[in-house]
Amino acid sequence: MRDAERRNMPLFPIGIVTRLTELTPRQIRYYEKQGLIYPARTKGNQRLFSFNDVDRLLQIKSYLEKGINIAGIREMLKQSQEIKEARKEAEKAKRELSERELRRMVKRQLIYPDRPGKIPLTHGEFSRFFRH
DNA sequence: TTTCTTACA
DNA sequence: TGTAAGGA
Repeated sequence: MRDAERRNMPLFPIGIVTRLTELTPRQIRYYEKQGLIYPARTKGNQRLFSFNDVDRLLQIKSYLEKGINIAGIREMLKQSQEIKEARKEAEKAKRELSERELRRMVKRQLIYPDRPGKIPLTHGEFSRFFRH
């Protein structure tokens, strides 16, 4: 199991979260209503919070203590989310680039194999198998 | 027992 | 934001 999955597992009922964050259930429910968090629900409609939810609540709490209002916090969380996604995109682009580089390397290797006795393919022959 | 929603002296 | 009511 990956770390990201582990951190997003719905695990804690609100009572545990109140002790973890020292926020009241009232506050936690209010922040949810304000769109700051979105905990999962059980079949019985009870909230279940993940590690990420708890971290987010702690983040919200610290912002509140610094005098930032709900609207401001919503913006900050939204922006940090956007930054997160932008980073993800950048990583993806980077991986795709190395995929291309890898393909080029494989091409060269196939066209000019070091293996003795192997007859090199011409670029034209090779290209018929690797076009993109 | 715990949590849920709604509503307000 | 606290708290009461009434149900799950």
